[in-house]
Amino acid sequence: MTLIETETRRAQSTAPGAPAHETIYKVLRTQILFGEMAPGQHVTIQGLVQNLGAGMTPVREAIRRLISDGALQFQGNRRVSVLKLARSDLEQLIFLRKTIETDLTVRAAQRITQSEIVGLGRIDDALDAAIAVGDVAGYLRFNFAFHQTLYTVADAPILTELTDRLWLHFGPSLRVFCGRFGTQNLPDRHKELLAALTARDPMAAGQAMEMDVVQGMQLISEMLDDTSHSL
Amino acid sequence: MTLIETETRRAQSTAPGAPAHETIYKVLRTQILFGEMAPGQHVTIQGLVQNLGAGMTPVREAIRRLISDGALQFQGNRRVSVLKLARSDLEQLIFLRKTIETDLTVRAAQRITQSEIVGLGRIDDALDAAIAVGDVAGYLRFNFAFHQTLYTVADAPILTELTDRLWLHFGPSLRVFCGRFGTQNLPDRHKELLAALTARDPMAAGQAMEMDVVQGMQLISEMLDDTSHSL
DNA sequence: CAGGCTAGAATTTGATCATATTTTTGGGCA
DNA sequence: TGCCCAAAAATATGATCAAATTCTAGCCTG
Repeated sequence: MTLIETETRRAQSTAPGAPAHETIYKVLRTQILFGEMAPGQHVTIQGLVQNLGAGMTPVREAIRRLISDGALQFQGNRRVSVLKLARSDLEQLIFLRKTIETDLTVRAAQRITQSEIVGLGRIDDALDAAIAVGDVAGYLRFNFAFHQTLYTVADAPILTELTDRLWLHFGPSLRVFCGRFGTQNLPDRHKELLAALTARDPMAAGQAMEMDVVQGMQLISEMLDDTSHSL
Repeated sequence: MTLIETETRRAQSTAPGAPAHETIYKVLRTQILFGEMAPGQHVTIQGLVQNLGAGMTPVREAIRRLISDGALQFQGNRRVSVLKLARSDLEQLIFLRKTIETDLTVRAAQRITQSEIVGLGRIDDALDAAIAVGDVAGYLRFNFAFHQTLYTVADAPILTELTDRLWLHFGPSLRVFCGRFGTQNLPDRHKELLAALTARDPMAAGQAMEMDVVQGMQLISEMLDDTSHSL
């Protein structure tokens, strides 16, 4: 069993009969999203071909998609690396996340069902547990799952996919933050959000999400200011 | 001289030494953006290989990027076609364009120079001329150039690239609209916008752009409602 | 004489293509 | 109508060529 098959199982929901380029894309995407690759780290086609035990063409296709997603950046001279956020990039990302995720939350709040709220609560419990024991990987995954699950309810695929793309941008940097400062100091407004959802108050839900997003991004922003040379 | 080389010259600014996959990407992107391919039209790898006189690998890479951009859509069974907008998609696109392009306009208005305003005016004159004679291709190109040029001034690359992606979504449908109803009925708020820029009034500029965007998208929206089966 | 800089060779990596394999489609036939 | 076969198209591989980086050795300068 090659590594690509092993990883496949881990990356959620990769159909067994899916084409290799799709599988490779999902594997890499998951790795980047959850910070398993460092910002600025070089990504070589040949390296992936060897690590994944795959051919060149599918690897190339996956890399092109990830560049288009903003997860990888093309370095000009044929070289590709994991996105390294700049200060000015983050400003724009904050604006986008604030606008879009707030809107998605309002939409979701208008149509979410009781059982879906319960499901969100369960994810949030797992999130709290991960924070409590300092499980960085768990934190990243459950936090993503929380947002992702809520946005799916909004039934706005273009906005949801765009959000996924935005998360790919800061995934690696967020991972660095957690590795450096732990998971304790991470603010989240999930409890307020859940309360607003239960109360069927879309505006309050939107506001809670806006706070959640802005505060989270603020932390990365401060880290970038501190160590703009090393990150 | 193969077709790919001929087209290359037409697609703006494709470096001569650029890799084939990059060139192919830009050619296809330009064709889609300006509606030279119909919504829903099938795109086959083999067909492009023959038309462009290129190899399969670079064509595949270009197609993957365009799918990721939302310009092409993957039909499930290995089949790819030009994006066919749905009613619900358009709603989300309007929201995104309104939000992002308004913001870009405000940013641009704060830093635009006099000579840049003059340049925009010249593009708008060419646009008016194209509308006057019913030159659809000219209209599409100059309208894009007008927005693109303004947004470049905003110095917000992530937002600008996102805007490009959004335009790719509705390019083919806008072209269908123009072919059906001509260029006469297309509203634009460019005159108000230029006046606001000259007056150094970012808020007024933003409002003019918001009107421009919403009114333009509204037309496509109405067309979709009328003929949702045929488009 | 030492240190740094540059030219060039070797190695690594990327780009492209030709080809083999698998899947889907669409028509013909029962 | 449903099934089967052929053609077409997509997927995937490995080979080949080209470009870029790195390493090394030699040279120049201080």
